[in-house]
Amino acid sequence: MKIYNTMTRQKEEFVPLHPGKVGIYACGPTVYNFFHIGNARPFIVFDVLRRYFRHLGYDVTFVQNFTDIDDKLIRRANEEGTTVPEIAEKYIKEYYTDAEGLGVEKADVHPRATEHIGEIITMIKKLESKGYAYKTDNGDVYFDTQAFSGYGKLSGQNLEDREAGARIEVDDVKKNPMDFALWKAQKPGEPAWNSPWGMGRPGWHIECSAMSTKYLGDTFDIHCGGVDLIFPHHENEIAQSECATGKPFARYWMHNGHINVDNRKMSKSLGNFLLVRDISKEFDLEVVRMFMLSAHYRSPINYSHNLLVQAQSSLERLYTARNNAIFAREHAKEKELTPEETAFAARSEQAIKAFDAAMDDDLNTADAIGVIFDYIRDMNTVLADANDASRQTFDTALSTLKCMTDVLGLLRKEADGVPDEIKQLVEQRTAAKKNKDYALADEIRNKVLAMGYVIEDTPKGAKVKKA
RNA sequence: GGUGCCGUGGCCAAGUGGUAAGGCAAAGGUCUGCAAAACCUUCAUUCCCCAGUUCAAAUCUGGGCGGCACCUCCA
Repeated sequence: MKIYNTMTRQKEEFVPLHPGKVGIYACGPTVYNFFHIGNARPFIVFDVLRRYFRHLGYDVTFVQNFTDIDDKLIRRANEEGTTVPEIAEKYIKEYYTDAEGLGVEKADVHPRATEHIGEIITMIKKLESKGYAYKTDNGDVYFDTQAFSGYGKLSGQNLEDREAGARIEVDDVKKNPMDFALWKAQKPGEPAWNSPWGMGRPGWHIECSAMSTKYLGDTFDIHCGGVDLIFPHHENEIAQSECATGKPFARYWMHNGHINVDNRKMSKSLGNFLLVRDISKEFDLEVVRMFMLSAHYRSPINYSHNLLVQAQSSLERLYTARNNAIFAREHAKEKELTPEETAFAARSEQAIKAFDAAMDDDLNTADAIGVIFDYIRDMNTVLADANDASRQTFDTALSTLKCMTDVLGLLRKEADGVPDEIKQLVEQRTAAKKNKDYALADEIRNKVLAMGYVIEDTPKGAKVKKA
């Protein structure tokens, strides 16, 4: 599989550090609020990455942190008149709710910063003893960017150009404007932990270095996150980790593009922050997943209500195809395959190959979805033409479809069972139709519709599904 | 000022040298008691513009126009 590596700015063949295994670290949310549509993209995209590696037979270890101590949490706790741990607990719970709706699986490990203060302190001490960190008079500890010659290798920006930009605040406690905090001295009223430098809390970047190396090793396979994290967050992680361990850090860096809303960047000033929780009031969140995966993960995409409606229609086409195949399968019998069916089985294998080829190309989900649509057209045609196709053929169709949609995390919802009450009404309608009492038949159909179910006639009898 | 990305039909989007996938929307048709779904047909002689390289360019090079992102602990 080929992965676009931000470090080298090109697609590279993925070669795991340990054969058959892959370790992935994804920067997770700062849990001070419900997450927004922009946060959702990396969760979905890298969930697909994980699923695809599994599909390829890898043993995957997926780690995604929760940043549960930082300025935003402190501010939020003050606003709500509660504590930082309570805010964190609340929004971690809400994270799981929305992630579940989006079809994002739980990580193998969801480490929290506050549960790794010991590891963080150990790493900072190591940096200090090696001369990469210095303490200031007020009790802050900073990373000395001048001491690390590799600083800037991920973002491709050198220190001189950056300074010329003059957009960096002057902070005279630091030796260099680029230096960043590893440890922040406690301010009145803030949560703090004891450390060799006094009471305080970790800087933002150090937690990811400490937790990723703890769970995945000093050197691991893939580190991912949003493009905005390239600088400074990931650049800083590299500096901290490589200086502390003396070994290379992540081998591949993957970054997803941003989401604009109605062609504008989401920002607090524009007030166009879209929470996933709010979208879920109107759309099934699987629609959001479909929407995200219909474009390549590195491209910036635009969000609009209309695009979600389009994604919803696309998703429905997939569900309908699957439901029709399930219905047909129930009415099919085991028997010898016709030459047409054998050919279809061969095309099914080809479809998975084409799907994999698309995914192999740096997770080209848009192309992969195209393969799925091509396949369901084929499937639907077989369904329509071969009205006596064997049960095995429908099994082939359904398992092929499932194989592909599972990788994307789509079509997760199983068809619901139909209540007996509805089934009886459907039978009554069938009887009415047989007597050519169409008025009664339509009346029953409307009644069933009002109860939330749709009746569709097929050559094999009436089919019922939830509206 | 530095770094990087993008511009493909009404909407979305794949395609990075070999003659424009797919989805949504729209129109017509087949099937159906009617419907729904499905299927068939139509829907970019053309990929922002100009010049160049090449037998061949949406794809490479140069220039222009337009949009966007990061350089601010924002995914």
